[in-house]
Amino acid sequence: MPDGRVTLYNYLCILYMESLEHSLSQSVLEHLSSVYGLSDQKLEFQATRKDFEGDITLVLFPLLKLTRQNPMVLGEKIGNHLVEYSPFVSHFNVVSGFLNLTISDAFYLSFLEDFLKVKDYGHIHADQDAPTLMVEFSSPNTNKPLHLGHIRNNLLGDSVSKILEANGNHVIKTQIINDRGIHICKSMLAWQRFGVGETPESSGLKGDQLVGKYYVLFETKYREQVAELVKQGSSQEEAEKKAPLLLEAQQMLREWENNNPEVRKLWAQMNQWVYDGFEATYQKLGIDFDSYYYESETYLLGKSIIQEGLDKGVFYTQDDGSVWIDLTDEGLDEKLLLRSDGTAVYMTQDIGTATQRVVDHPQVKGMVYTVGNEQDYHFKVLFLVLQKLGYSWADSLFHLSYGMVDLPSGKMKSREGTVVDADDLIEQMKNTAGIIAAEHGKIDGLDQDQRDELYQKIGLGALKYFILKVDPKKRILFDPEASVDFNGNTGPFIQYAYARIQSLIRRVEGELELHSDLSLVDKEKEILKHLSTYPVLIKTAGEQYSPALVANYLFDLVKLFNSFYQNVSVFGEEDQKLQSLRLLLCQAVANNIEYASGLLGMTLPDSM
RNA sequence: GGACGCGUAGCUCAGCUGGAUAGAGCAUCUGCCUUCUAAGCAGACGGUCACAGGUUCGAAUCCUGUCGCGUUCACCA
Repeated sequence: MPDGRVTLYNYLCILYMESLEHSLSQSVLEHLSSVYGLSDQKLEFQATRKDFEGDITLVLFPLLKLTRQNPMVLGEKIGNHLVEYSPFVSHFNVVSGFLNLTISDAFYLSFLEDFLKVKDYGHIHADQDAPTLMVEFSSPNTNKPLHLGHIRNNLLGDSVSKILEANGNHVIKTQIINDRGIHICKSMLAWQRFGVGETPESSGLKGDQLVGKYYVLFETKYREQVAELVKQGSSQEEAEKKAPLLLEAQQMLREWENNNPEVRKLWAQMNQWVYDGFEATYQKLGIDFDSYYYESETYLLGKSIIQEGLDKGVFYTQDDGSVWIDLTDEGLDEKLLLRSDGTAVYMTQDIGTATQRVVDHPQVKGMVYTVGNEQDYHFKVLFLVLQKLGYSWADSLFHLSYGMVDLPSGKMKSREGTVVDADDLIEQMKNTAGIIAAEHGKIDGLDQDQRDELYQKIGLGALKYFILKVDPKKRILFDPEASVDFNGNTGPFIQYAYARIQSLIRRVEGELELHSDLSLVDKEKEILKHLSTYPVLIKTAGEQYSPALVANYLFDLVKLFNSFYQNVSVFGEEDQKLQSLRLLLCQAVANNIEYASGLLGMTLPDSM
């Protein structure tokens, strides 16, 4: 069956597949089998190119050898058969090896009727027996605020969660918070040393920003100490190792591990500040989580699983007592799972966390990890290990790997201060939205609160769309100076189209009725064809974990709509039937923009 | 060096389970606000799909090799 084709150019194969009760395919196959004795032949349908007449095209080339016919004859035969037996094929033509079929207007109209009737058309509602998936994303460190890289991570994870839900899964959104380790101690130490008494309340800073400030301060002071030591004759390397501040931070980490109550208390306090700060950022992004895992609670997990693996003979022990897995058969290396002193490594912890999650949520059938592509290798190993341990859910693990977000100046480096802060960026997008709206004079009659709300929607819409429209695995070049465009292939472009439709619909009085005897113009057909591909879009986006597909679909839809809208007067039409049709079409487009935008986490203003 | 990913218009990106003349947005240029919101529409300009082979009726798409960019190969996380 044709499947997975979601571009504008391939919508029709889906149209026929999803909606025609006796599909063209079947009809063609009947013909082929009765005349040529072929069965189970795979048929290749595609959307008809604009330059040719027709809606959907059957590619004849693959059938030529099998039927020993020339394309012209075969095309004529199949075409005639379809016109005779399929109620939706009105006529056809054959050009070289392509059979172009024209679908009747009645089919499109009945599709429109269906589309309007169903809420979230194309989405599958998860029933009780539906599978449950966990999606992990965000997963920040607790020593500094979220930055642009986290934004990509969060938006991807959130959107993929929504796409998986639309595919009929239950989704549990979760994260693993890196709340322990030397980096946390650095912030704690700097605060203790240089800022005791300062709190988010007293400083007016968000908690994460406050803690981040001390992390940076630590680095600054530490650099100073290193420089001083070098001046006194130490080598750079030596100095970096024995700078007093670093030694103190390491000491603090040991005390943390030994459960020193004071250190633990400070740690809990500062982490809480950070969590409050993160929460505010998530809220602004419109993102939330269903569960949280903390490294401080999971980093000891996994050791018992290692023993289990040893018993099963999946792992092996070296002379020094360290535990390994041999993945050379899979084309990878040997990988350490437990240190010789018996302590856990990163991998051990991830194995533990994964199994713990299934213990906590026994219904989980699979997991998605939203983590940057620098960890591709790590996850390849992790998944193999879990599979070799024989867990039933281990075959449904997916690493949602994404490329870095680069700045024009290169990589983001926190030490060099070239990080784009998430809160700043959101604020900046909002301001830009305000400036542009003011330029267009579209803020008259709105009070301050309404303006803020509108700018928030537009600014965030621009940001989300900008990030999500790019294939996750590709790197993104982000220029904060040029900011994000609001014209063309952007979030505001989508939002604007939606707002215009809402404005149209506000003028409608009474019920609209769809008449089945109307004939459609090309633009209307184009739009309906596009809408008809939505169910397969959802399916494919789910299979590929790709919000980018949804974004591109949306953009194509809005372009089609604008072209229609600009060239047809909805209310200027005398004919009531035609007017109703056009308004209903607008309504359908608006509905679909809502569904698809929802999958990207983009909210839509009713006017802008 | 091994592994993985990427390379399509000046820029940012679609298209990739092989199909007709490779598509958008931005930028540049030409038109369109006296009927529904011009954050819009219509059009022009712009290509050796990194390069070279191979597979076949047909390759941006699949295979092999080369080049360029990136990531990764710790008893770090």
